[in-house]
Amino acid sequence: MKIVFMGTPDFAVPVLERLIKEHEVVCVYTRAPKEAGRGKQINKTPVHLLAEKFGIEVRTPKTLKTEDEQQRFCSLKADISVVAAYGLILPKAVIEAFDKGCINVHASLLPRWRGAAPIQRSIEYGDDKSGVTIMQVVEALDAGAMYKKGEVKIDGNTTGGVLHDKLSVIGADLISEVLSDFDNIVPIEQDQNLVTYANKLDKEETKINFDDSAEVLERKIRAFNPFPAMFFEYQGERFKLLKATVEDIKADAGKIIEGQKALIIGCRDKALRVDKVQRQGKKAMQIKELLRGFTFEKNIVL
RNA sequence: CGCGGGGUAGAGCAGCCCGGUAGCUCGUCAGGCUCAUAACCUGAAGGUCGUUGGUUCAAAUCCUUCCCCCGCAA
Repeated sequence: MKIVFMGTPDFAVPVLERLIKEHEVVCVYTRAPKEAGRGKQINKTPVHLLAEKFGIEVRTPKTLKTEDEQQRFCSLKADISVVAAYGLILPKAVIEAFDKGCINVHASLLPRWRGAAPIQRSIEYGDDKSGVTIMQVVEALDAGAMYKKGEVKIDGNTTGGVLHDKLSVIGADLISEVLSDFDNIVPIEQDQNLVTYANKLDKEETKINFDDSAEVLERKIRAFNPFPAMFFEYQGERFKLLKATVEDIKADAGKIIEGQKALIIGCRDKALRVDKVQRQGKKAMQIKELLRGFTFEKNIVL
């Protein structure tokens, strides 16, 4: 099939790779390169780099709302457009530009977790499974009828990063399966009663509040590992918390119960034993490594 | 030129401001103690202090070149 692909981050890369291998990708839309990172370098998106590598035309319009852009899009005359974490709202003219419409790869088991950060939210809220849904793009956010889903279990070791990578691969498999049998799959409408929304990640929520319960904090730490990562401050220095375990110990919220042989901090109910941290300016490391040369003062309240 | 931290023994850190024998914790190795142990005791090995050049009687420490890692912000 002739496909127009629209995507931006790493998540979309395996999907695009698969499409390139199995179909004819005539054009790739992605977010425009922008200043980012140290030194504010101009960086192209992961999808942009992949497309260039294969010599595919890349377009990076700031918006698709203008008639000009919509004209350009339609004139590609593809069979279908595939969207994976593109980051721009698609107007009706774009959605309906091609015969087979527009389909999306979404990193959740819809209708649960429509929206921007489904991967992290599913872990944060203690879901026991996550997955990928291939569905039609409609004007309402992530609300289209569903072609196919793939599930994956979430357990105590599932971090946001791990789940992201798994779902990304599953997404590539699913899109491949759906496209190869496209005309025979009948999409199913989403059950409105089961809809939830995954709010965008906000840096504000990554500052650890030890008044929360230890279980909730552990899940957030796991969900936000490696990005954007939960953190606390100790003596003016920032420590990202990448892995922690709930300990059945009662102590004042935020109080350092042990800071030499291990790092254990009280929460609202139980306590958290820190397993992996990243001190600002340093690489991530097991807490034991850090504690060989660094000590947290006992009884200080964070 | 967005702001900032760091590169010292296998690991994690201190020392750097206020130049003058390279240090701590852990690990490793050897030996000892113990019914036993991630415990304890004794001893040992292990470092061109990221790289270049300079200042100095003397540089991990001050100035300089470059390389690498990371935090913030975006």
